[in-house]
Amino acid sequence: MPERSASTPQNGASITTVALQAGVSVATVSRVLNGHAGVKPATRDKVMAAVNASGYRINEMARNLRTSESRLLLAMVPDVGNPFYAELVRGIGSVARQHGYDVLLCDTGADPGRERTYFDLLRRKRADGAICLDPDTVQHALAEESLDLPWVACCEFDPAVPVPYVGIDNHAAARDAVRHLLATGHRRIALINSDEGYLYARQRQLGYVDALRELDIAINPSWVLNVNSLDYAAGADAARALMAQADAPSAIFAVSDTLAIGVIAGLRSVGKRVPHDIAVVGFDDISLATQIDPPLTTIAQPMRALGETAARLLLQRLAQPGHTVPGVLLPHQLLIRGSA
Amino acid sequence: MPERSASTPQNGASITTVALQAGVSVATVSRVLNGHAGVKPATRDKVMAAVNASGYRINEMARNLRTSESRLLLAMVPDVGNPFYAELVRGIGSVARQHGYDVLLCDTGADPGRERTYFDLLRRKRADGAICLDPDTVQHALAEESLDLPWVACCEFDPAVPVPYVGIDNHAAARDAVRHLLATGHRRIALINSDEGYLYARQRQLGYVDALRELDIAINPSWVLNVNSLDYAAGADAARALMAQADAPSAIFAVSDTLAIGVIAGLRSVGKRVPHDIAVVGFDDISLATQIDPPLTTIAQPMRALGETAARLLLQRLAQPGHTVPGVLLPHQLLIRGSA
DNA sequence: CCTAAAAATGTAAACGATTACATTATTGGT
DNA sequence: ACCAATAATGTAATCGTTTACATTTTTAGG
Repeated sequence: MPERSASTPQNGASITTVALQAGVSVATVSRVLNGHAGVKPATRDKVMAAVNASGYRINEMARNLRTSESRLLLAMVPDVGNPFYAELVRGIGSVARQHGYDVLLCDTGADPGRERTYFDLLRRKRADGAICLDPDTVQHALAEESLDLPWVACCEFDPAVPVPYVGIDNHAAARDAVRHLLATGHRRIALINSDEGYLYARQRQLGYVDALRELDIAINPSWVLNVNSLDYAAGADAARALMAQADAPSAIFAVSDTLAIGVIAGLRSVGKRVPHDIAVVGFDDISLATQIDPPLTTIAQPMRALGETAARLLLQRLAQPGHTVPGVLLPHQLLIRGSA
Repeated sequence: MPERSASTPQNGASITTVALQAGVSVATVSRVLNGHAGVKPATRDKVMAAVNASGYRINEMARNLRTSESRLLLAMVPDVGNPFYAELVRGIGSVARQHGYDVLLCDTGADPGRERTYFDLLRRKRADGAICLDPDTVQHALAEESLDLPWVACCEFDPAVPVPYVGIDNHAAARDAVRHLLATGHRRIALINSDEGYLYARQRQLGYVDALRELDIAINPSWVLNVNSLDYAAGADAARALMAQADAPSAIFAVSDTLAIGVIAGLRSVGKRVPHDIAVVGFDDISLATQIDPPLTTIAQPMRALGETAARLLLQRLAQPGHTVPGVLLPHQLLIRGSA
């Protein structure tokens, strides 16, 4: 039977309590707590003793108000459930924490309306800055008054909008994916893309088109599908729709691994084997990609680094409000595995 | 060329600004903003007009200090990358948001040390309460002074510790899984469990043991593996280790779908087919479970509801600090699909 | 009209830290 | 021993709200 410690250092202790107990002023306590120079060692010890004795913990609300920074970073992601975004969030969190920030996670569910709401968290000083992985914000960035708010775009960005960003060259990446399919002899290549609201979707579509153009292959519009979700089911449905056509493709490029995995499942459900009957290429290289059957050929994004960089850009922007922070492109890589 | 709106309602506006502009006192502004009764409609309108004109947004830091609540909930999860936890987080977030709270996400990486640190966020008033999905906290709960901190346990809990919890009956759930394997004729059943540091792991192990005991089947210790990570690779490695034994099992029960999916990949890598050569049962029913080949037989946990309930319990505890909040068990369900 | 009660608004003290600036101790050079 | 310079500490304003309490205005009954 664990008994409550007799000397329970109970809460309710404020900096004043500590100051009293240590026989110094609150200013001195504050100085000790923040590691300021110019405090006599003896005094410092007295203060620390009082701190320990009272079980005092700083009240960050008070500190935040006074210093007018929340030390919170807002991460707006369309869907935490997606492994790709999950990994980004980890990258963001790791850098944030290293710099004494915590992360406020907001799942926008790709709901255009909700993003606006979340942006208000900045205006209300709930967070110091935001990292936005969502399309709508970027889209309406110009129209909105949100341009002078401290945020950065991650993965979904428009170089024309004067907002710091980090991402990859989506056009080139998609082109590389399709080129690989072409190189392996495919000519009937379908594209399963996410909603055209996403800039990256439009860029990847361009990459797809350009790769085909290079070989003078005509685009078949019925092989270009846009789905409004990146989950497995969406991929499976799209694959079935594709195969239901009289003139079905021989390869499918899906703009996300989750979609691609759904595609493989969908193909299986209609009796098609990958890569024997149909080749599949994904995008992202989530950890799952190597675990499925067949292992997924995909375009790897440096997910962790994307998140980390986004956080760093934001912190940089916060530290130097005036300076313009550059846009950053990280490299992608085609990983050839079993599915194509 | 989008020009900056001429009437940019710039920041720097405080409640005093608004009060001045509306010709009322700050108290009145505050009352209007918080929707208190007893403000003359005409006054309310004046205030709202001033608010709109000035582009004023409340400063939540100040409000938080004054009301001494941060309106932040801490979610401590071992790994956001795991779809199971990701779904829980969504459940938590949705209920939190409904009640005007935001969620501070902390990925503990199952690092025992880090959890302690995160608990300090409560003491420093950074968050009002915490939802803990991690083992170590629960373990040391009694030893620590954290017992009177406002937190609840989710999925990983000890009924003996006087802390509100929500979870499932892990013992029964594991037993159900193994019983299914037994019912389909298997007698050589392996268990791939997570680290024994997790209470749920010990409970599920008990379920496994009891199910075998019911049929007087002896436990083969070399068929019980504990892995220290729930990711795919851990499952694959464990499966290979199992099959490398001279006396290999005919069925594998893995305590998480991610493990189970890794198991299937691992088996494939050594030339074993599921379910033909080996049956596999997972745990959780993540959305991926239906997408892989073969679809995964698993124990479904109501993930979303678990997260939602956890948040509700916590809010309840915050609202009524005195009252004891009950522990809640949610139902699980065996879903028989292709893998076993 | 007057007045008491009710309704609306205002005043000012918190909340708990940080930090200019003012004050007091300490040091070392003569 | 004294003084100036320097180091250490203290005082009090401040951040932007909320809210108890005081004050003023309005209402309605006579």
